[in-house]
Amino acid sequence: MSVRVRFAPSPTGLLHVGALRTVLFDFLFAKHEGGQCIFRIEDTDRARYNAESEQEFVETLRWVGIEFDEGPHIGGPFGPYRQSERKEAGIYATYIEELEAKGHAYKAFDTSEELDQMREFQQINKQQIGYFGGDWRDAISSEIEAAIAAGRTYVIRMRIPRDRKIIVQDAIRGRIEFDSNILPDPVLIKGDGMPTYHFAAMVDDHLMEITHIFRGEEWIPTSPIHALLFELFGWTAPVFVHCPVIIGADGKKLSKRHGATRVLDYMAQGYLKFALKNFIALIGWSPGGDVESMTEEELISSFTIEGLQPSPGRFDIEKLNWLNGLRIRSMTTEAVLEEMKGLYSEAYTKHYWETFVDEDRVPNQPEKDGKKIYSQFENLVLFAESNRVYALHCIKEEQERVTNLIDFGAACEFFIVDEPEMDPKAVDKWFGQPHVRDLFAHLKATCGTKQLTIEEYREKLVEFQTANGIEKLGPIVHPTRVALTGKTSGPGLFELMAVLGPERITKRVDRALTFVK
RNA sequence: GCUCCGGUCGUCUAGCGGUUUAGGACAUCGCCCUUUCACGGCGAAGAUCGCGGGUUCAAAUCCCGUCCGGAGUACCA
Repeated sequence: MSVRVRFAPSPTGLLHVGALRTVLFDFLFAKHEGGQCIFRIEDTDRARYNAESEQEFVETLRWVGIEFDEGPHIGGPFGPYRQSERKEAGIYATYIEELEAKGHAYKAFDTSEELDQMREFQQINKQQIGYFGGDWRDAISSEIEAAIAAGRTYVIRMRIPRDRKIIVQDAIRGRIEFDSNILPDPVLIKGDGMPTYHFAAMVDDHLMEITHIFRGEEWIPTSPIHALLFELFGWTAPVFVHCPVIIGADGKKLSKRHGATRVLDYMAQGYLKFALKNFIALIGWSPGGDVESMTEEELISSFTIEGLQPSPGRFDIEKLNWLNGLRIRSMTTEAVLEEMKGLYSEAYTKHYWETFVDEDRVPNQPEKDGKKIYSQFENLVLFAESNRVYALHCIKEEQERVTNLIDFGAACEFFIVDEPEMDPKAVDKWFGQPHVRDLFAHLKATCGTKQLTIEEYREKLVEFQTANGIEKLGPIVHPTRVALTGKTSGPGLFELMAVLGPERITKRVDRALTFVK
């Protein structure tokens, strides 16, 4: 039988990195096994339902490049793929009836006040907390009929068999054993007629012929309910794969405090989807050897459940940065430009940066200005529209020293702007030397007339150096760099001069002269 | 409280009873490259494998206990 996995989020909010990791595993596993990946919406909770959420999922998954074989947005032979729609179609009703008829489920008419009281009583008396039968598990039919006749609302609970072991086979951890006596009778159908996760997800997984359930480890405690459901229905259970959680750098559950948790935020920050996926896959999974930087194909071909780790993993942004930089450096400059254009075309990028607040700024570093970062990036992309060849040269020079797509904006700014910002410290440090005026004159005369090669630019500067008896090239190179770029760091001087060309060099040297005291 | 899960360098991990003086990667530090910042190369430091017992000729690897961390304990998923 072919492998079928599903990603079944509840549309209550944004798509976070933890959920991305789960889909990624679904996706990689399905691809590796040549199976199908199904997308299903678990919208059985009316109170927490968020209409925009499904769109967020679809959009994020589209960006990240995870495609499904079936789902609400593309259809498929096992539809509908939204549980609310499946409920309307009467799918759950027939199965709950079957369970009731077999005696594995029963109606319970307790009010929420009664349940609260019950828990309070249990707590005070140090009893096992939970619904283990109450008044209804063993109620006689006349009582039930009377309650129905009285119009009382009810839930349908599962009648957990007592005094036995329930075994759950977890693909990562192996056999997990539970005592059925500590399992309260879970609600299967709520008072509003909606199924709970326990019921809907398992019925759907069976109906959709799901073979492996990848989900977070927070589901382990309720997994005996799920395993039991399959048993009581007489269905063969899928393999449960409980993935460890992703935690923040401080060891706590990943939350907004740790910076971005929303996947789209990483896109907006200029991370490449391939690097993100590579990185995310490595949290809780390992191919077994020493390889870390992998292409998508390598990820797919080496993905196995055996490589999954049982312990929680931390989200280490430094490693993501490394992977991202590595990926950027490995791409052709044309491909980098394409990625930047793609990022620019995403509406969320602008929104992210314009509302950006630098919450965890690095000490001794200026606060990050989101609007400025975005406008520098935008300028570059727009500039590239009309000056593609020149822009490509600029990007190529910065490709070695940038970690994010968005960083190209600030890094390349001096290339494309007429009057780059002059770093006052740099000016102070290098423009005070006695030879700078002569140097700038020499620069204009030798480098400002026609396009030279990288080596020729070097020769011109060396020429000045020997003529003036200066020992090292540094005192020549540094002022020139500041004059041309306004900064003390950046690409190789001669390479950068070759990109700028004579006209820009002349203009910039002229302007630099106004800074010389 | 109860139940379940987890525990190898700061971090991600390799390891599946002997080839282990526990390997790799990120981060850190140093050196080299070099006109700067990076990149790249080389190297250093960093884990008595949570702790304590046991099994065994031999344990990070198997068993038991213990501690710590986490999750669940909803008509949420």
